[in-house]
Amino acid sequence: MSRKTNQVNISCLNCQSRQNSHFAELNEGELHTISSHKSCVSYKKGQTLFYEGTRPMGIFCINQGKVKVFKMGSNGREQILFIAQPGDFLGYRAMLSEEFYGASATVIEPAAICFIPKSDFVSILNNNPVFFKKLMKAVCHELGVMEEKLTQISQKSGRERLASTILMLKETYGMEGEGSDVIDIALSREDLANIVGTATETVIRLLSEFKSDGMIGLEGKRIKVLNVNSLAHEADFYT
Amino acid sequence: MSRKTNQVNISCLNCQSRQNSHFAELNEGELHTISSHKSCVSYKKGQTLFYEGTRPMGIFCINQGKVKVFKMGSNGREQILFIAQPGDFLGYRAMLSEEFYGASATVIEPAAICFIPKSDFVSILNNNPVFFKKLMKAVCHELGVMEEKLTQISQKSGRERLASTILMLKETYGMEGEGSDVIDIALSREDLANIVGTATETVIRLLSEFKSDGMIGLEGKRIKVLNVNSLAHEADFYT
DNA sequence: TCAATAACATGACTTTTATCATGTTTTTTG
DNA sequence: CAAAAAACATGATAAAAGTCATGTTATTGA
Repeated sequence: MSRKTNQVNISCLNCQSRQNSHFAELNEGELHTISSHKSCVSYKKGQTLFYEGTRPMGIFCINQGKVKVFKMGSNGREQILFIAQPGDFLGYRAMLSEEFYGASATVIEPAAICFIPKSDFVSILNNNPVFFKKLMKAVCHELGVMEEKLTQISQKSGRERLASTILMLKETYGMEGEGSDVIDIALSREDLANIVGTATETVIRLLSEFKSDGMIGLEGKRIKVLNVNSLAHEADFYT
Repeated sequence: MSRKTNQVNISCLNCQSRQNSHFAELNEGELHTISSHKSCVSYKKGQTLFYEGTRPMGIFCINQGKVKVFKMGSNGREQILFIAQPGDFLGYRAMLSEEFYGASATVIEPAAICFIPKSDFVSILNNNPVFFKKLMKAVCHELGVMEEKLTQISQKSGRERLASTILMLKETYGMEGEGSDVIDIALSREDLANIVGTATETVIRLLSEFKSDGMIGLEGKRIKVLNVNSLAHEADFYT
């Protein structure tokens, strides 16, 4: 871990990503307090923000880039729980439940990420009930999403899950411009497999099938969605 | 649904299950408010408290009995998310995220369950920050548990998951008395399969194997744990 | 730049798990 | 209590998915 991390200067007050963040609720004074206590760092692909099993000291707020949050299984394979984007908080779940991190977080696209010390974050929570409620609402929603994922991974085939993952990625990262539905995230086949919950080879094979069926196009790591309807059909049923 | 539901009279103030509940935090006044507004009903096995996709009107607090919380998959199979016991709250997750229920809840052992209207529950949340924080902590913990389950179901074999489920059930429902480690919950093979996330026949076969390997004993629906160590070994590795 | 490494791809094979069929036992209920 | 229904059990088979092997294509870094 001898890579250099570069300090960058980002103010919460004019942060582009704040609109998509839970911090959208805060007033100027609160934003100023956070801004003056946080530290912001730029990360390269592959750098890790925190490791499963360690103690949270604060929260990470993503300004730029993408981060995978994953648990390591005993077989050495990662299960990716979600991909965090600009505006997302990371690590607050473990902090609030006063537990060690239950997952690790690693940058998958070059990122700028701010770290807010626990004490500052907690004091805002204590003094701003509206913010606290919004966060509670978000955690409850997240729990519902996770329950849905659990059910899907338990009951659907790999084929169905890949189709539904591609549609989900399109919803989140799809660029509608110029008539092309290219998904704007460079996931390795392995990472994609670790989202879907299957072996890398299986995902590669399924992608080839989807391509030859005309449902998707493949341009390196970028996936282009060509037929939403048939993908949706694959995602729902399969026989 | 023409079964009769029977009103029963349970006061929060001398509720046996309150010690295991989030309501352990509340003061006498708050308990009295809840007590006077709630309604308590006894349920038979098979009765449903709420259905996935409907709107939550309050929370359920279990006084007696056991309830399975599950999502129905498109194949008609249930995925059981957890089994609620006396002291557990049900339905507060969807209420706080202001969404429809993401799962259904059905009684699996005769139960007495209180219903607290949304407005009363919310007003306590608003007036008691300590209670709110405890609940937040609990939801965050739940989210961590769900992420762990997701990883297990994605990465472990059915055999490993069944072994680990049996150990978990023993932790939660095990009676240590009289030298016998009988698990005190009457789960059908189907329900067990829907916890583990596998076909019913597969669970039946695996149970037979575990039995002939001397790891468990089977007395009807009751499972007796005979060898914790080898079960733990099955749960961790497998080859 | 080019060698080394990692990622991608595909075939062959094995293991795991689901599904279907059928019979037995247990539980429910009229 | 006895018939009906549900749950349990086991075998045979098929489908899904993992693993291993090997070759190709991209990427990375000295």
